[in-house]
Amino acid sequence: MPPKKPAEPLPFSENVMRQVRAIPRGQVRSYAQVALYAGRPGAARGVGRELKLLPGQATQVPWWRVIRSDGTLAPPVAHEQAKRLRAEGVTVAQHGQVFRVALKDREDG
DNA sequence: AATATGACCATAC
DNA sequence: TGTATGGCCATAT
Repeated sequence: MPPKKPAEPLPFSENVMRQVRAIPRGQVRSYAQVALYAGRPGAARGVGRELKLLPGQATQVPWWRVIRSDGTLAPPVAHEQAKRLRAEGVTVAQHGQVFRVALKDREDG
């Protein structure tokens, strides 16, 4: 058989989708966190890029549970995102800021 | 193939 | 407290 490429981890996009789908309802995670758990620390930008490809409405991937590291929502989707988050019981300030309580996935905070 | 762009982040000043 | 810089990743030109 022809030489196959070495055991390469799952594609970045695959891992991203996997991680995002793994976010429990009512909880949020930052782009950086998703990137980190996807095996590409620092690739937060790639996460955002992947998510923006999603249909946005009829998708299984809960993209709205991914927010910025500082707790704010990305401008292009902030409105829809805030709406969906609130529907899950996540408190979103009028300014479009999610409390850090919802962001933390570590005991430290 | 190189450059520009974007739902980003951490650090430096 | 803001602005700048480098890193990261895929798409579009």
